[in-house]
Amino acid sequence: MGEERAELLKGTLDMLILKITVLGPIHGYGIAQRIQQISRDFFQLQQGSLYPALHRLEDRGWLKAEWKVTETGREGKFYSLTRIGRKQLQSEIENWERLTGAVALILQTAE
Amino acid sequence: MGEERAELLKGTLDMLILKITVLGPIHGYGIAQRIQQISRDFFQLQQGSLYPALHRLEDRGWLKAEWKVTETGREGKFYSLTRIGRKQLQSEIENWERLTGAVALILQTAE
DNA sequence: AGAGTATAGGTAGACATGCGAGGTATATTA
DNA sequence: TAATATACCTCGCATGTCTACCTATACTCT
Repeated sequence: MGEERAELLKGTLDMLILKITVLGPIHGYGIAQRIQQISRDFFQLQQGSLYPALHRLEDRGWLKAEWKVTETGREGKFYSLTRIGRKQLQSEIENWERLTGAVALILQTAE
Repeated sequence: MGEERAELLKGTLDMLILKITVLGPIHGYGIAQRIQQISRDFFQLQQGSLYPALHRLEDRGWLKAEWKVTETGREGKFYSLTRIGRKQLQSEIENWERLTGAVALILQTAE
């Protein structure tokens, strides 16, 4: 049994997904794989987190979806970043950086 | 209207509170002030977040509470870190660092 | 032919947590 | 005496992730 649990911080998933789609249209399953690979298996994105998140991002107009055939010959829903999705991503990254900076200030206080 | 919103990431509040209590016993209201000061006003901790979190941390045995009189002459509930609270804090900090590291890997991917 | 695995999509319900809005009370200051 | 800061609290909501479950297709192995 793995004693490691890779729960992600609530609020970061959208940013990660949007960031992955910057690289070009990609289907949901592929997004999960990419996130896992790039994070060196730290994040193991569950499908119950992934798909609701994708629908949420699509509803908000940050991603648009299109059915295509994958390299493996199956149907896949390919997501690509919209213009406002790109702005949203930039905004989320800025917020993330300010936020981790503020957390760092607190964690750096000497004992 | 302020366009700045200082919502914190869900999951970080416990860590921040525990970290503040490392410096010595402190009451809830003071914790909120410290967090705000140290983060240079970035975090403005709401009381509806603060007090439930303190009760949660006490229930889990990470903090213990004691009523005392504050410097201003009022009754205050002073929280101090327990032994397992200190271990919990270390564990949360490690997790935070691994997590932000993994996020950084994804954000660093070139466009 | 059949079983198992990887790929690809999805939903429903539980759960945790932070927030907004409201409340109480005391001490200090104007 | 009114306002403000200090100090505590609770309730209900919104959000978001997870677990568990479901469907279907393509490929590989037996």
